[in-house]
Amino acid sequence: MRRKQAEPAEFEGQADPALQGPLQQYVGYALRRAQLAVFQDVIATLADVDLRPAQFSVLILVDANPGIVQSHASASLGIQKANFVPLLTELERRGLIDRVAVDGRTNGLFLTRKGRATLKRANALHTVHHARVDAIIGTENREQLIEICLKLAELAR
Amino acid sequence: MRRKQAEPAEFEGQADPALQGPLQQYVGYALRRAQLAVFQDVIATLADVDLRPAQFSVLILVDANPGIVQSHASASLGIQKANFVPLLTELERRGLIDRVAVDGRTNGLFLTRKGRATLKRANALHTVHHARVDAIIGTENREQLIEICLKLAELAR
DNA sequence: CAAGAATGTTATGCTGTATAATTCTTTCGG
DNA sequence: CCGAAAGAATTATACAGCATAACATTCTTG
Repeated sequence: MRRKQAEPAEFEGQADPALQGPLQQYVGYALRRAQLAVFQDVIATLADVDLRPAQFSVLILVDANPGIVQSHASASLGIQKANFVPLLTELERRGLIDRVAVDGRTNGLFLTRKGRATLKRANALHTVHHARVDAIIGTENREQLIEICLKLAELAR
Repeated sequence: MRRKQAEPAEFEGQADPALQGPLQQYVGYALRRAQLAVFQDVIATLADVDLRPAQFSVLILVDANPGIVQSHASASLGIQKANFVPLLTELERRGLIDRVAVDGRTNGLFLTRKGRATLKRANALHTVHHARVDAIIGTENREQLIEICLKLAELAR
């Protein structure tokens, strides 16, 4: 006797079931798909400077806040301090940032000359991505998206 | 001689540097923070039914598309088919879904009675989360957010 | 000065995700 | 009909992201 069988659900020529069904109404699902797509594009865009999004964000933050302390920086970025250590170690190894002792237990973070140059290149590349995003959703929608996302981030506290 | 030192950057009473600086303008960063916050809330909300977001999404998809084939389901959810296997195995082990052979190499997916009951409970719980989101950003913004996210997801293709 | 808090670090595990290779089955062209 | 190719599910594996606990050192404060 054969195993129990079933007629397969057919979707030939139809739209993607997940983009049709109830999942489309879920904020979390939409955010996840969008975030993955955007990150993928950013990663590809920044490949030339060999920067992952997290690394890029550190450079941006340190550039805007020279001397920021490790614990402040990691908290501000929503990264556990424990996970922040190898991140910084790698950036320091590549000569992009400096950890400068403020006192015996505290490090201030600074971009090196090379770090600033790399960030400049990264920002130039990022402009391409930015333009791609704007081409898809429009400048107005992008600004509104960010505003809504900032509000949603409040959920985490 | 002491180690090189630096004055620490001060932020007493000031707003979070990452929420002030250039990072705030980046779509990817905003999406990531929002997605993490929303997922965290969903995870906490669905803890009572012991469903992770990915598991929840599978139940929703299968419920809306009974008999959907594994490969279609995984592709539709943006999950690698290899990673989809243990996900389904766990849901099957818990008696929430059935893998029914369509032919020797293909499985159709169905919710069990228990699976439908669990999904019903999960959806009820999710309503609470949904209300929390709406309370923060408003219904109109939620709908617009989803629309924008769907467009952004196109970046991944 | 002693107790406690702060900072950075190490170690560790879990989850999610990506890729390659394998097995088994079905389809299809000659 | 039969062998080759393609399809579906699975296994194995590796890596990045994220969380927690424990720890060493240093600073602060009563």
